[in-house]
Amino acid sequence: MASTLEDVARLAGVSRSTVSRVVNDHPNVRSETRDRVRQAICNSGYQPHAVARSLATNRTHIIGIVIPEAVTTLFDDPFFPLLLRGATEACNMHDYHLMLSLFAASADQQEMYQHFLRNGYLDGVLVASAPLKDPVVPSLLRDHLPFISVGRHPDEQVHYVDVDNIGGARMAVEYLIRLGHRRIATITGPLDTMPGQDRLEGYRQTLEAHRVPAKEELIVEGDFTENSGRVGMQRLLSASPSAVFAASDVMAIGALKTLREVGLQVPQDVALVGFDDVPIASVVEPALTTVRQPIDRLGWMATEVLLSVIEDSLELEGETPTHRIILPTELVVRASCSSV
Amino acid sequence: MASTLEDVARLAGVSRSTVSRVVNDHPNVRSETRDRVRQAICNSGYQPHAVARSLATNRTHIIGIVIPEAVTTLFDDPFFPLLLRGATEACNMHDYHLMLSLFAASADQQEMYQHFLRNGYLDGVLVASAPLKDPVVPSLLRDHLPFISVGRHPDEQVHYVDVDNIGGARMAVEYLIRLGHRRIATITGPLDTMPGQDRLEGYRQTLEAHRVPAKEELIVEGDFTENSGRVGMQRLLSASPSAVFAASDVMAIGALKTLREVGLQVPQDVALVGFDDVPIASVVEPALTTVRQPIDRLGWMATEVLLSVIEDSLELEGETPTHRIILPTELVVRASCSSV
DNA sequence: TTGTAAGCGTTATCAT
DNA sequence: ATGATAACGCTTACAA
Repeated sequence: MASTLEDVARLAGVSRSTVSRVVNDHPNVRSETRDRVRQAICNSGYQPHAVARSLATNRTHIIGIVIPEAVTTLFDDPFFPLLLRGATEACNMHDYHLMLSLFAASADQQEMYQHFLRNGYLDGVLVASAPLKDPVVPSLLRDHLPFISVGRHPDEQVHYVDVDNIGGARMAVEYLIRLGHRRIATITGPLDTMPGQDRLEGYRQTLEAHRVPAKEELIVEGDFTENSGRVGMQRLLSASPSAVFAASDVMAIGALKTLREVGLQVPQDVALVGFDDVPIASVVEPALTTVRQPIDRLGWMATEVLLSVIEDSLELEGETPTHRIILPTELVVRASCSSV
Repeated sequence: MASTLEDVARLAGVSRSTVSRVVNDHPNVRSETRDRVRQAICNSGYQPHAVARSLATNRTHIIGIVIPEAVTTLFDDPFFPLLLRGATEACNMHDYHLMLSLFAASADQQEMYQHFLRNGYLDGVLVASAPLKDPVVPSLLRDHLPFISVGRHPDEQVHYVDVDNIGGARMAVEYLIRLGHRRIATITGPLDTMPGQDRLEGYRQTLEAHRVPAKEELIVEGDFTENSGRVGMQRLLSASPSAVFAASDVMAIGALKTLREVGLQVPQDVALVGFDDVPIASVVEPALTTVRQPIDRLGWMATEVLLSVIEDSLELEGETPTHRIILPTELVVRASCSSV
């Protein structure tokens, strides 16, 4: 059915090496021959067989992207599609393909990882928002499979790209302080994740910079869900903050509902800032002031870096420096904060 | 580095055929030998080389999923992640991998298609929400690559899985009629897409079934975007409908904003029904009555059918019947409709 | 500049 | 039950 190098060679009256050279744009082939071969390729509708090529070159031009199911579950959040969009864009540019893997946090997760990561198809892997303790990173290091983490990672050897969570949180709290707030509370993300930690860190840094003592009763831990925003706000009530920085929009909306229930007005009684800038943020009443992150650029950048790491891993065996890239975030001012 | 069949064979003192048999669970191998080989496999940490295997078997266990960029752009809509979630779940169950492709509607789109579809890596393809006129379907038919369409397709030979758009629209309009409405308008989806057509068809069928004449001034075409909902509603205003069926939640929200601007109350002055049940639908004021579709099941089902089509394409060369599956939709009643 | 031939790591057919 | 051996379609020294 499908024609092979051999067929084309016969058609053009040359050897298959020559055809291979033409296909791969090798310089050393007479232009007359080249034309003849090109013609034959056209006539036969030849398409190189990627699998065979991979076997010979030991390169597939496929990268994997693994995303823990948990992230996918936040369907209010376009994080996932935006990330993929950026990643595919970069892949298209470099003639790479993207293999997708979502994992349910189940017992056989570990086995799945292995199955996916060492399936022999992958030139490299993009690991998105893995929890800090996730076994996938050590596993990849052990296998010497080129990979990059989307999200900061403490390990010295791990390449990563991330958005500036600390800076974003800083901007948010900074903004509240500029509005005159001093009793600023925060509902944090899960503190076993990097974004959770970083957004809290930004909060702390800003208070410190302005010599506002960080009171522990103004800090409650959430887990990025709406419900954790609700209960977080409930627990915060007794500390009567004048402003709340929620580490995610979804939690901010939870907090908003709690505030409404107890008859407090946003922004008049309590100012509210979120993080992420999900679509709902602009729809909710009042529209939410929040921190926007360039997710698609994150996916794009991560892929670009991964591909360069893959190239490097072929060229020089020596250790290349670890790539660590932080993309800027942006404060989006809407209606959920007023000055004190 | 990585060990091969050959290595294992040497370790176990057998030929590589035997090792291959053990790996593939062939029956004809003495259990003693089998154990010895198993041991050797363990010791060497052998992992079969998927690419080599594919070359030999002409099967990759990879399926592609192509999604036009347009769909991805609707980031308010978790269609895309939900579909992928269903698809990956099915893939995981059957030891298949999923290769992703998003396309910008650009000039080189056609070329990209080819690059992705005939790259030789794919055992089959899942085509999601391609526009009716999209060249990808004819292209796949020509190449004899097994594929399934997510979304109804008129071609006799095309396997598809879809949600019941007609039935969903019927339920919505039926509900409005039961509430006593007679002047029911609709803002349709783009009429060059199947969901656009089908949701309009459901609207028409229901009116007819209840002998309510379908007035053309009560029908305006939208394109699923919020803005088209806004302007659609504006044009509808002069026809003063008592109820509006918008073919998507996002358009319904656009319509809602228009109604608010002209001082009409939902549901008191105008009842409003959407379609999709996106997250925003339950957040908006008033919460939107809408039609829910089982997107993740859609992705799951489509994958299951595709895999069976792939199997069939190997077994019998004869034409198998075309698979056509419609998954039920569900009316979600919230606060945006009241009786007339 | 072009051709020959040896891999790449499997599977599968055929003897034994 | 096991072992040679020929594919699978391509790349890539090495020869010519």
